[in-house]
Amino acid sequence: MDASQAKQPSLSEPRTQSQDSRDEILKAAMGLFANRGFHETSMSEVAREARVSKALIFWHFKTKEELFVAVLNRLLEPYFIDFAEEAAMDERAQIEKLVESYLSFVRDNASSVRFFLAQMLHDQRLSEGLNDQVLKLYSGYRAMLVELIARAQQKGICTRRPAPESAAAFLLSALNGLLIEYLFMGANSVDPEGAVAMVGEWLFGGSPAAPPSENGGTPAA
Amino acid sequence: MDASQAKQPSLSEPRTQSQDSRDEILKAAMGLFANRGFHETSMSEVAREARVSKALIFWHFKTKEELFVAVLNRLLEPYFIDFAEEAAMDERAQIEKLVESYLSFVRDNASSVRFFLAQMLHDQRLSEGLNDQVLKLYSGYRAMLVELIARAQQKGICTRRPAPESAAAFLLSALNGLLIEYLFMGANSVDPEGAVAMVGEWLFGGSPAAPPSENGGTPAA
DNA sequence: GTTGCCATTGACCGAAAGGTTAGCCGAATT
DNA sequence: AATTCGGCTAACCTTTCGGTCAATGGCAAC
Repeated sequence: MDASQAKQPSLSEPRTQSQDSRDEILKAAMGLFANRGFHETSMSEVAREARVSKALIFWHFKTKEELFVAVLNRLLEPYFIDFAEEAAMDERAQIEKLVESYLSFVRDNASSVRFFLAQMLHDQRLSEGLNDQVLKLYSGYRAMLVELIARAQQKGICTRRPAPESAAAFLLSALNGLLIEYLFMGANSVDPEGAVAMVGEWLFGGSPAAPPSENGGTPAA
Repeated sequence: MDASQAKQPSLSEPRTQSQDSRDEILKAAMGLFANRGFHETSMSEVAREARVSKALIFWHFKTKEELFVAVLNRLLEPYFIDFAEEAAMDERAQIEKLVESYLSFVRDNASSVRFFLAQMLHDQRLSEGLNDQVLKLYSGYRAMLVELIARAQQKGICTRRPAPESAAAFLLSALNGLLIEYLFMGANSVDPEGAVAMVGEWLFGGSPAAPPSENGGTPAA
């Protein structure tokens, strides 16, 4: 009944018939909602797509909205970025890896990222839970960045003076900007490697080349 | 009839009764579409809001879609950033001014920016024209940035090595990131001055503080 | 076998959607 | 005075919407 608490068949539960149809419905609704939106998707369509009677949907989910948030939650499940915080790497490499993760994540989940973004922009009421969860993800990511940058600054690896919080915020903004650019312009316009390099160069000195300070800096004048 | 070609009363045209009602309808539709979206706004609502019969709307606009694109175009009209390219300023100041313009533009037009973004993300078909126009604006802005950065690099003011195009692209991404951060977190989380400072420091040396490179361009050491 | 519950359905409902139609009104043209 | 025509409306039409309900098949417990 409770949408936010979809029971997962933890251990060899016999997986009732009902769960099957529920899944079928969720799957169908997911597809339809994701690329047509909430208001443009009718329950009859969902029913047809799931090869189930419309009444059954209302047996599983009290209202259309309830179905929708169930779909949101299910879509959100795989949403986390695994920060393989390999201790072997220095802070710079870790930060670059983090940036890379973000970008490849966006690339891999482009369509649902797009959907979520549109949904959050459009219908704040319907997607409160979504908002919260995305925010949580987001601030987790930000926290990691802040800490990494702080460590880098302490170690003296990092040339940038601003507070780690500010640097992280700006960096995140840049990433989000790349995200929307990607959503609108497609893959060809955004190259992750370039972005990573740019970030590296920004936070630390010139990327593969000379150290940041006095002489090394500017090659071609 | 043609929505993209709304006749403006260029010179003291007597402003017929019909134009008045058309305007009233557009105004009402603008408000409703903007903060409820296309599919969640009904023609009856528009009619009520404009204090006009529903049939009249269909007399002015063949379909709901036509009304919508007319609204889009009208909303888009005031959309341009005036780049007061004051020759007196050096490139750094100009760039910073450009960044500032962008941010204050977003701040001033937050709600319709949000609407446009949601619309473009959600319903690409309905907003093709919108897409084009925004893209035009966008690439104009980018071009200005590219040129300014190029000039700054030639003059040696600018420490950054990457191609002006890359730098501008990254900078624009950062701005877009700030935009979406602003849309989601509200005004308190984004401070334009900080962003401008960060940009300045990124492209040129540390702004009021220690310069990273030699000694040339940057003032206070 | 019957009872009772779970899962499922087709038929149905009122409301509201986008859109149409026939006709009214008032001012200009003849 | 009669005609025309742009602006406008009430009433209507069709379709589809989210949602309900009475009824049913299957299946485990008794």
